[in-house]
Amino acid sequence: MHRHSRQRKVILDVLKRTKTHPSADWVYREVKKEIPNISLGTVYRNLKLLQSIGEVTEISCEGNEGRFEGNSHLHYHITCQKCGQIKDVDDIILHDIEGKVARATGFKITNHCVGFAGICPACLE
Amino acid sequence: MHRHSRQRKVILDVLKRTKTHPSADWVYREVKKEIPNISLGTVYRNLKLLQSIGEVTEISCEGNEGRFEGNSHLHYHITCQKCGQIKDVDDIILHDIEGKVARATGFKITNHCVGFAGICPACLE
DNA sequence: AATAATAACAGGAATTATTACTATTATATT
DNA sequence: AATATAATAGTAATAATTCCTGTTATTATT
Ligand SMILES: [Mn+2]
Ligand SMILES: [Mn+2]
Ligand SMILES: [Zn+2]
Ligand SMILES: [Zn+2]
Repeated sequence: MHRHSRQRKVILDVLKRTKTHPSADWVYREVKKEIPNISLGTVYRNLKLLQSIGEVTEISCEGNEGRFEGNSHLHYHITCQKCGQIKDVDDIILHDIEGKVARATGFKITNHCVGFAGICPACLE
Repeated sequence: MHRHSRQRKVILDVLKRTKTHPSADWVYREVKKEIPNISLGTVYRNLKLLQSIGEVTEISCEGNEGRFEGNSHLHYHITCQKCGQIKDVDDIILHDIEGKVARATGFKITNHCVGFAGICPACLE
């Protein structure tokens, strides 16, 4: 069973309170302010565990591997190829696409992801 | 300007003739059968160059980073979480989604990707 | 409250994928 | 043929992630 550790709690808190989509290392440095001797392995271990219980999501589109967020509701992402920021795209959800692809491929589909790449308004100036 | 090298040609040939979505290392081992002393760095360098001229695409959804294909027409992918195979999903293309997201976000969008994960028919047995 | 079992930890080593470096070779141009 | 330099092989370096091991902290049980 899962025990509660201070490390796990702070890692999740850090993720819940940021609106960005940080890397494991950013989380590590952030948690370090509160728990100076936390180890990077602990961050990775907990990010994985928190994912397995649905508290944390890892983004997986458009070269954004290794970016995490404490937000498990389905949504997509867009990345600025100039400044690197990753923003949520909340406006659009493709509700029916998994069923469509299931019928077309014969796969049992468990999830899907959609990612966009481009230039953000600020970088367009 | 680009010169023609045997290495580059064979790397592209290998990618064009496979229907899988191989890793750089698989390409390396495959090319090695024809050019035994090719170096892995050459494979990476050429994969990147071939991408830049649109001859090669790197997949970027659902944890499939680092998989390549010699096929640049827009299509999506589905990965079997059990056996790891990556298949093309040719049936569906979201033509209008980039415009929709551009309007919603203010980004200038250059491309998008869609990935599915699930269990393939064979692994469902 | 004390004891016992073990999940979780810190710190460091190991692994893997990718990129960078450098002296040499091959290609295109004159 | 001579020249300029893109591209290469081979190796070293970097970065992200996982693994390992001895120690600590949490929970359940007494
Ligand atoms: Mn998000
Ligand atoms: Mn494909
Ligand atoms: Zn930007
Ligand atoms: Zn399968």
